[in-house]
Amino acid sequence: MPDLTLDLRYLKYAVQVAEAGSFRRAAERLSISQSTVSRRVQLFERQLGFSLFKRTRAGAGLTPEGERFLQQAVVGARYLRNAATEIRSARKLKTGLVRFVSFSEDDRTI
Amino acid sequence: MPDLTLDLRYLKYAVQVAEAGSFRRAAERLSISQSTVSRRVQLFERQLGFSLFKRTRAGAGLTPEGERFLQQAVVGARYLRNAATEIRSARKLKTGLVRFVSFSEDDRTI
DNA sequence: TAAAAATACTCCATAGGTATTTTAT
DNA sequence: ATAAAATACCTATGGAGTATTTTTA
Repeated sequence: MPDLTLDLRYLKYAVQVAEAGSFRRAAERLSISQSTVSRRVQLFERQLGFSLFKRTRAGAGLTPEGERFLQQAVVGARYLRNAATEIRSARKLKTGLVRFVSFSEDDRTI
Repeated sequence: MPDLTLDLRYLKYAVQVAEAGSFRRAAERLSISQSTVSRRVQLFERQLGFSLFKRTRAGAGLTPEGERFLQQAVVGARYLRNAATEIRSARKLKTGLVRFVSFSEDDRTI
């Protein structure tokens, strides 16, 4: 089992590529260079052991595996982020208020 | 809301400190230097906005908030890792085999 | 052949190590 | 007084940018 110390920045880049449908447009959205997105996603794919995107003239589209992976990974990432924000809010509120957090499986917001 | 692009390496270090009960011993387990663990966990805490550990003469123990955070975060991290390994196994098997993955909430294995 | 992705090269940020100082009983 | 954590300092790794080349329909 490879010691996948998965970098969430890469996941974020990949999600943007998926949404934008292109590396170039994802770079714009993220306000970073196209080359960076390209390299980071490549390394990410290499680390994962499978391709997330198929590159075409028009841009980039998710492979079926990429589709499945991102869907699940995003849920994990969000869970992770909620772990932190939940505690931060709890400290600030310092009340017994219960916070309900819900999200659907195919919302890709991290 | 700070753009918490949470580094899973830091989480891994924090988990080791929690289990080892000391920064020094966590460093040993991880085969990295004590100073690195110390700095990374400090930065992690600063990024999170709350302390994970209380430092004592004998080592380090989780704060109540640290305890809650790690428990949840680890679940998210594992979910994330499963997303990848699941697809890798699926490719290798290339059969209709269903893989059941289960884990309890307080197992801290990442 | 034209828009997109990939690479070469460079620079800079930050992760990590060793040595030392500070802290907490 | 002493074992542990924190810091100062330096080095190494790898993330990011610009310019250019390579791909793909």
